Amino acid sequence: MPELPEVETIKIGFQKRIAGLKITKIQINSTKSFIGNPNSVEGQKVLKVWRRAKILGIDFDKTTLLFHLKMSGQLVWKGKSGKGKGERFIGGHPTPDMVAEMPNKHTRVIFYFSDGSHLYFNDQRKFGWVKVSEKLKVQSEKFFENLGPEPLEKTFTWEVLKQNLLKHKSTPVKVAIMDHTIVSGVGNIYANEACFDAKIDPRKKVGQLSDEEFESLHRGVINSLREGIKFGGATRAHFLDYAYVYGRNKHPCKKCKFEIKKIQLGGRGTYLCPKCQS
DNA sequence: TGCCCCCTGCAG
DNA sequence: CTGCAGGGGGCA
Repeated sequence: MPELPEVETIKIGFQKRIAGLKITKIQINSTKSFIGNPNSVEGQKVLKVWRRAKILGIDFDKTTLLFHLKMSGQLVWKGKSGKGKGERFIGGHPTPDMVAEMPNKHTRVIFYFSDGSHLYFNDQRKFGWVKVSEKLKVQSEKFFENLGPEPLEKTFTWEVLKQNLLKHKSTPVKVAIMDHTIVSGVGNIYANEACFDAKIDPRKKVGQLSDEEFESLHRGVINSLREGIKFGGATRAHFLDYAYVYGRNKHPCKKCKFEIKKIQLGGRGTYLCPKCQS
């Protein structure tokens, strides 16, 4: 997925494009991808678009649509008439789908809007989902339980990060940063980038960090997420031009020219500059 | 804390 | 063919 910056980019894009529009019909191509009753959303007007961690929410009068894009989910909105006429707004995974016709074989759900625009939920691997929830019960959805602080909000201070991290002293720093009970919304790309920004070896155990390192890690998380949002999310084709370490195995470090190394950590591909992050 | 799994497709 | 992919739930 689409991590926090990608979902945030979608949220911002949707706020101005679909707010106020009415959903006339929902077409479900893959039942696995859609949870709940589409009838309770059809005919309803979009009131608000929001994000929590990596989940996107679209509020209606009494119901909310929740989206989790997981690994390969993608949202494509195509304007037809009215605002954003003929425009195409894409957020999510950068597959060849982005330039493909809509719908295509990965289109799992289609939302039709009252102005003739369409929203396509594409998901190659079918890990993602759309869920209809009662607006009043959204907060008690299980995936919102135990979520750590939103990294771009004021509640996320370095002291809070330190406190949460220290519950997992023997965990490698990068693995801990991806733990949503510690800080929410940081996935594999930005965890790698955050460690690089903080000049911390991703393998270093949380219990070994100094206060100075907790602070730089805190800054690193925020910096890398902000950069991602500024960039419009990692959805953009030239993402590798932006990343310092992610996906750059054997490439020269952008800061010191040393060769970027790829290792496995917590089962995930992990990239580091052995020189900058030692 | 560390696997395995969900699923599909692509690179090597 | 094998391994890997930006997520994360469930299981020991």
